[in-house]
Amino acid sequence: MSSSESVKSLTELVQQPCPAIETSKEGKVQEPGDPPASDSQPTTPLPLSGHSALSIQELVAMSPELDTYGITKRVKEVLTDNNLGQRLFGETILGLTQGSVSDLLARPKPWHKLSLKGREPFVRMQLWLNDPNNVEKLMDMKRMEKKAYMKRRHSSVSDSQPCEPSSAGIDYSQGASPQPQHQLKKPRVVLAPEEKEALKRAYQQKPYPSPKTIEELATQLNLKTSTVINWFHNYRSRIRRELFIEEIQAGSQSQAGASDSPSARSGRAAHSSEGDSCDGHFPFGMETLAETTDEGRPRGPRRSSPPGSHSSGEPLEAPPNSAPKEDASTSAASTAGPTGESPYRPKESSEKSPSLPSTSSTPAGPGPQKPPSLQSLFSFPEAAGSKNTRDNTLRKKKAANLNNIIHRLEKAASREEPVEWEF
DNA sequence: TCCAAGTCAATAGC
DNA sequence: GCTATTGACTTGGA
Repeated sequence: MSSSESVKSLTELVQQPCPAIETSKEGKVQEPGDPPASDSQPTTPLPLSGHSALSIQELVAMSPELDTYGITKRVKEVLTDNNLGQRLFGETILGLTQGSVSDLLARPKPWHKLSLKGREPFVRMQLWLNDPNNVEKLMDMKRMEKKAYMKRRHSSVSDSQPCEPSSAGIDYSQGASPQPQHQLKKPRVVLAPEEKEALKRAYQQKPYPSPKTIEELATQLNLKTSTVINWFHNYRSRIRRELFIEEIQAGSQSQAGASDSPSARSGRAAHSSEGDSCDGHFPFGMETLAETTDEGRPRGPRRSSPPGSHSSGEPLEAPPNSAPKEDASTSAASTAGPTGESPYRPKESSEKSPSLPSTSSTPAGPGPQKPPSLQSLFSFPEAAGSKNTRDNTLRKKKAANLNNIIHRLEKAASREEPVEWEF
């Protein structure tokens, strides 16, 4: 439902059947001969060519709530079905690098948690999906790219600059941009497993270590402090995303029974609620987790945490089953005690997203009626994927807390008043 | 100044 | 050759 509506409205906004590639003058799609002028700046791609960067931004701003999970799912399907790579898709359609695309597709953040900038790729994806011809075009580009590549390889001097759109990804490696070479690139730091372990352990104890702690860690591990700082930033942010996914999946699982396929597939009705609902609410789950730094400095809601939030309330306890993937084990071990400190801060909560889950064409509808999916979203089914009892207990607690929050949110939403997030 | 979000880009792994 | 991972960087808000 909402999906199609979103699509529709977006399309209408754009007023072009295929804004994505089609109109692109600057687009690389065009003539094979055209130097893909635009590639130099990946960030300003092109898809919506007819529109300036501003336009896309406006589009994003006006865009209805989109089901990011569903969109990425469909994009993944289309890409795999047509054997299209992330690089090509990313560089030509989204203006992002392969790594970013991979990340985006694998761990889409809920709409409500995205900033305008973060929503942009999803709007682009949605627009791209709107027109099936776009796939064909991308495939054409792929062919052309391949051709150009062969040409370069086999012809002594390639007469023309290959038009490949992704030239960005290729050209520079070809020495197209000679000068950057001169400055030695910093070798990439690769943390050893033990170092990571140590950092994770430190994280378990203090997700927000003080400068002093960071210093100590850096010394002990023989790393630069900036590396340690970066590591904490990255880890926090990645764990957060990991949780989004987990919640979304938990939601779709518990929902699976009801709807044919939890996935996004065509219908967004179902999942849109997954993603959406989750989005809107999830963040609030962390609200009670106030933190303190080493110094005891309140890590409080720095941003938009609800003013009156009772940060003191007993914390949600468990550090969100922290640790993405492999960490599970690690954290499991150390988790036992970690206590209190969670990487999450209330901040997330209201996060300039007054746009509650309610907003827009949310599937279940903003309104009064509670979308069942909402409730079930956090109701971690007993058996479902439960790894162990403790995990379950933890989940149950979280679910209870989240559901409680959701309940309040829904109540607030149904009042249709500007909501004051007070939790 | 600190942090989150978003991204790049090197690299590991298939 | 492609995707996933991840350290580093940029931007912007508070």
